Amino acid sequence: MKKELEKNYNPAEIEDKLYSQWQEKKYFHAEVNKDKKPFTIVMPPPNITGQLHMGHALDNTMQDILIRFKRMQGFESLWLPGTDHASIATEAKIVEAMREEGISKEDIGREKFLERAWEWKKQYGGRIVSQLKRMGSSCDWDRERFTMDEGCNKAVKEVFVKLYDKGLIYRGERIINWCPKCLTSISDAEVEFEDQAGHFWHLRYKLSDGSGYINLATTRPETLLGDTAVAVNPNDDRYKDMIGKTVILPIVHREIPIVADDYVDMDFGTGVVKITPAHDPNDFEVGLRHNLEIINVMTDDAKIVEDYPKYAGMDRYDARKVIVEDLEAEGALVKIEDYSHNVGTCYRCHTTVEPRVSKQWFVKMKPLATPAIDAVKTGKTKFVPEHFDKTYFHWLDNIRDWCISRQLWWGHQIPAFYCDECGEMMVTKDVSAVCPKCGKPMRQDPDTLDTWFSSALWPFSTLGWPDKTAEMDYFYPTNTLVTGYDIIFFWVTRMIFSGIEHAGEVPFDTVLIHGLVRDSQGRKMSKSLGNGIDPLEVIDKYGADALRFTLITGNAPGNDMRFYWERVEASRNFANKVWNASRFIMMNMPDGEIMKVESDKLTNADKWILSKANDLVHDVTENLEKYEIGMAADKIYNFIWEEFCDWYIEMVKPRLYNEADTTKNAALYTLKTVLITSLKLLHPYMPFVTEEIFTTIQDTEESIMVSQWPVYMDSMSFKTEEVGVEIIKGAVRNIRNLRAEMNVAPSKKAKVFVVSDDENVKDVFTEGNVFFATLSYASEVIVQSDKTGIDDDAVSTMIPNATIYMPFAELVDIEKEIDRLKKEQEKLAKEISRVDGMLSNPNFVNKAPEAKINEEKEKQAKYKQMMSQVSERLQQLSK
RNA sequence: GGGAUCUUAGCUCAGCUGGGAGAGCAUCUGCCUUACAAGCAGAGGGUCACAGGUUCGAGCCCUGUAGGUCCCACCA
Repeated sequence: MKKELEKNYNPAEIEDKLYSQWQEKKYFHAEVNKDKKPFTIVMPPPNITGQLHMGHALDNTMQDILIRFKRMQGFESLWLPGTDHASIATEAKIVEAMREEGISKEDIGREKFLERAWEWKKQYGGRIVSQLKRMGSSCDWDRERFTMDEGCNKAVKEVFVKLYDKGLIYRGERIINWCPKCLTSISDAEVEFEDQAGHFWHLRYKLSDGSGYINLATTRPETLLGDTAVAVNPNDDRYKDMIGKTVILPIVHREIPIVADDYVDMDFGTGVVKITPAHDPNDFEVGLRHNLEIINVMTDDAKIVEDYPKYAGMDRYDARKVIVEDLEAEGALVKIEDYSHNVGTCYRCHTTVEPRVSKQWFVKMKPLATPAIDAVKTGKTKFVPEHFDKTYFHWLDNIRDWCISRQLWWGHQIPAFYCDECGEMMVTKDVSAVCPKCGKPMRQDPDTLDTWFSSALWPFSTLGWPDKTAEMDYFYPTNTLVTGYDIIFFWVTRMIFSGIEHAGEVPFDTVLIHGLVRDSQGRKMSKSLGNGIDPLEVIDKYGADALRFTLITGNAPGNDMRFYWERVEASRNFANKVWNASRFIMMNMPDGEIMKVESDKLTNADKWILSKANDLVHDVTENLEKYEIGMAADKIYNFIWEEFCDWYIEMVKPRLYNEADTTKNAALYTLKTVLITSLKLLHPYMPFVTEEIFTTIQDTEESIMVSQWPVYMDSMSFKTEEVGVEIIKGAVRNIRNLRAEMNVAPSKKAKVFVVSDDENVKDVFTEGNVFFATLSYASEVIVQSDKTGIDDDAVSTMIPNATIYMPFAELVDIEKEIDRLKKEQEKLAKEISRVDGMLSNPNFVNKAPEAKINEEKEKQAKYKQMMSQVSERLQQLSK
């Protein structure tokens, strides 16, 4: 009993079913297999707090396409999935949930808090994973990892201790970025700058010796509480005499020195800068150079400290207002200007970051950055598109030490221990430590590591490192990393230097960068704008295949794209087209097997489509290997829809409907062969619909996803037949054009005469007679060498080396016919003069490649020949 | 301030190493032709931002200009 397909493709009915079948059969699972070459992708682990958004959808579609392609090509393909603990984001969520219950972190303590966090992870961490599955992602879920699981923790400790021992991790009191809302330090990369409208407060500080005053301007008057100097440029003549003197700090009435420092720009403002080492990175540097006192004036939630009773407990912005008032009262305020400036904000909560001096752990970056730069310079790792390497170089060239400690509980706790007794410190992989000096139990550093510290190890920690595992040996280095340009700094750079440093090799050979999915107006999709489109909604409405196809077509690597429902609809239509073409073929299939057909039994049309499919295999494979995913998709789309459906299937219908046709089996064989090839090429893009058709048409359980990727074969290349069929296609197009122009209904058939004295052309039309007749709505096709039997008032059209006539006596308007031919004549004349010009240009003939010259010569001959046909016809008509 | 990138049909975008401008959507005209109206057949529509240059030949390479987007940067 033949299986059948329903009239319309209904993704919802089959997607879940197919996905669970794939999983049951372990198709996604990869093992160390010395008989095969490995191909490995590690998934950028989504946050456990996350919900699937368009960015994930795009990212995962690209990875799945590559993995499915390579798997079919016979590679042992591992796509290793996992999730990220996302310390700040997760901790914030849990704290928020607790606040609703009326409790704080401190109320329950670290241990209980972590219990809650793990509980939370258990409950919600799987959500994003099940969403990824709906995309059709063929990840090896047996190897799913979590950045805070035991293995990752082991890797983190190993790396920390190793870098500490090498002196590449150190602890120190530095100025760092502090988020007063998240209550933790954050790294430079985690600060987002935004332009904010503010003010410039011009202040007047009196010189202590009463000899005058000095004017300066600031955007942050409240930090004045912590000023420990005023700085001028050493070459500034205006202030030369004041260097070394002191001024009285208004409000605080502290005496602070005037120092000279190159950092000060003479041309900016008054050329005088107030120096607050504790709350400004530049001032901190100046402070170091001049040995200035560091006075912290703010608490960790950015309120003024108790040392200043009048302002104590005030938020930094409230304090600003009051301080400005007080300055004015003291006569120290000169004027206020509007001023917009760059303000650093926390990338998580967008609270203005407070630079702050505090004791933190850092990774020394220079020694790690250098080999990472070299790796890309020497091509061990390459970016696609290439220009992203500039971004990468620029970042690493200017890298500063990486602040890795976070004042959070959810994360990898820093493996450093302190002795409260004698102050001894120790860094160890052990879970506890005893003071080597005084034998007392040591206290572990309460801080945790930056989330990116563990993500940086992802490509090898997930393969079992630091243990020497077979996986590590086989799958590492991985092949392609797919990610958005927005996390090159956070993640890609750090994986590269970590891979080199710890695993001894770059973690991947290619970094494939994609852009953002924006809304239809080009805006970033965001929660606050409410313009985000839920991929799951798209899947529900149109199917995962349609979503996937939409996301990877019409877009070049690294570029942003806009999301349009219309495009999803178009993709869904394409899936339906494939579905229906398959349905058509199945309807016509015999109950028994289709016999393989040798090439001498194939018609020109068969050879034409087989040859085209063969070329497609070559092109698509090449495109995919060059990461031109969208380009390959376009080619598949065009081939299936235009060449296969609109041309070949239509060509073949008369053969299928005629039981007496001796080439019917050849047609069926070709239909099926080309369909299967197309399905395979399309499978990485549209896994579900291709699988459903593939297994149905073959009546098999064997999945297309483990079938063999098609290979280009010389024996399937039929260039002569291709040319022949293209000639007929040209004739068909001309005839359809004519008929449309003349408003002839398709139901009105006409005789078609092909007149040519070229034997090849005549053979082509004779061989293709049957399908040519159908496609050109001919009642009969007569191929002959002269005009015998053709009325003068027939309509005509020219193709190279042949003129085609259709007797439409009652419809023909001779005048119009002449006009049309004259237009054709003009067109040809233009072409001829273009080609003549080219070929008579000695520079062209001398310098252009021979192939190009021959090409033009052929065109010239063709046009001239057609020109003579047109002229001849015109002569006949004007008689 | 530095850098990247974009400017191509009404809209959104492709266009790989330079060799006669493409797609989808939209518009217009015919078609329910027994796989598909989620379809078929046709049509219209572009000084490829602008100005130079290299070249036999430039949407593509070089220089500059204008506009947009993004990233980086310690000017208080």
